[in-house]
Amino acid sequence: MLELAVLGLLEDNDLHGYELRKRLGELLGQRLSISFGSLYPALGRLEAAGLVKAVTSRPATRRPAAPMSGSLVGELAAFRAQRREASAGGRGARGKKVYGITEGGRQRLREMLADPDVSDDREFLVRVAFCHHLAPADRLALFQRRRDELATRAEARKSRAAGSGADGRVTTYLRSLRERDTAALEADIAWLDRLIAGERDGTETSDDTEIPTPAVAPKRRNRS
Amino acid sequence: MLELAVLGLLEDNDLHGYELRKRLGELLGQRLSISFGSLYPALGRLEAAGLVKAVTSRPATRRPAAPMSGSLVGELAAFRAQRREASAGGRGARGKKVYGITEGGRQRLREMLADPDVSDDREFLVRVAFCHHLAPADRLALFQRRRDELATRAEARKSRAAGSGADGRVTTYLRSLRERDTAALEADIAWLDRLIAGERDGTETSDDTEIPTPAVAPKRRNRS
DNA sequence: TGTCGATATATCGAATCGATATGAGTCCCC
DNA sequence: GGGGACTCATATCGATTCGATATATCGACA
Repeated sequence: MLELAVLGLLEDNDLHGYELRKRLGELLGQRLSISFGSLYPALGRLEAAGLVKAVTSRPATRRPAAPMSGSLVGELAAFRAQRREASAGGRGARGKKVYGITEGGRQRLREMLADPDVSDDREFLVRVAFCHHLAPADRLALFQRRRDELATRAEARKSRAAGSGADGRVTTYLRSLRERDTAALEADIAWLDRLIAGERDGTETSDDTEIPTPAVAPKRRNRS
Repeated sequence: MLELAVLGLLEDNDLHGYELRKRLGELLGQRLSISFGSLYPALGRLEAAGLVKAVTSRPATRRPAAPMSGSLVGELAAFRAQRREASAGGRGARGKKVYGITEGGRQRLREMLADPDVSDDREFLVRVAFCHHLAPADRLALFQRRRDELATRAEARKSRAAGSGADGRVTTYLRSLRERDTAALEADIAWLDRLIAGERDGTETSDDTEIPTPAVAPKRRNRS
């Protein structure tokens, strides 16, 4: 899960751990956010596997080129940072360690995105976040598989509710919990339906012509 | 988390692991269900701590007293099970190992329920499931703390969305993910509001007279 | 008879969590 | 110009949880 997320984020930008966590938190909401205790070891694993490497380049954060906003202090800090960077392996300002994706990492990312079975709950969300790398048909398939799975669960839920005539012993709170879960499930199904509808709209014609993930579109800039 | 859940479930019934998992899955939905790889070690810990112990008694499953529904096979199986039970420590039919809560376990349960800070997401749901053991005032406080926390998150979310004027770089999918999360958050807040309203209705008068968890109310039966 | 699917327990290695330590940079006020 | 509070940033530790897997029993059905 984490590896997919990290690779997906690094595909766009070189980033350091702290920033990775922030972005990930934004992707899938604070409730599902990951901890540093997972992230740093994961980065270590990825680096060891050669899917990612520490780069010295400037991290893609705010104001990459704002030459002088006053104070010499900042400049001095930058100088010190540079000196530090020279000595300690691949570290930028404020001790940052910026990672970039390698060619192997890109390949792995494509593999993971292509894999059809999504076990984890979080993983699905991460895949949605990066599904623009997928061919339209694959994307649609991803959404539909998920939708079916959730629908199955909702069905099972309903029949179970019907069958539990015996037991009794349901507090108001138990009932409330069940209602909440059902509502969440239905909301998610509706969400997927919207995504699926969006896919159909976007594709219109040009059906199943098997475009194998065109990687990077020409990408026009904002202004020349 | 798990320990709270297990103790809470055993407070009502003696149960074996498999059944515990099923009930827990029902409480907080399949998506948040726990795995056996967590459950059995947890049971072991609880047993080692003396909060729970393996009992030989009949598990509270379906048909506790349906003497003969045909087939001698069941009877034979029961006989064999009994023989097995005699030899292998505290095991019932089908290799089941039924657990019951101890006095220490009950005490610990009360402690855990009383603890005001809920870190985990799942934990909150578990606490709602067993909050009928709480004094009305504590219950209300629990709900309200949670509501406030979620409201804070929603707030943070909103302001972050406003502040990200720079960046750009939001795919349709990113936006969709954000919307989904926001909706889920709001749905949860609404749910809590309903719970809180329910509390207020239930209490009406008899405000803050500090009833310290009356344990078991007289509990009228359906029909004499 | 055998074999399939549900019930049931258990264990292993790996991933993840939550707490905590450490330290550099920034801000602000005295 | 120094000091305290706060954010940014990385890292590690022990404990929990996960997911996969192994094993065995039971009931049903052909």
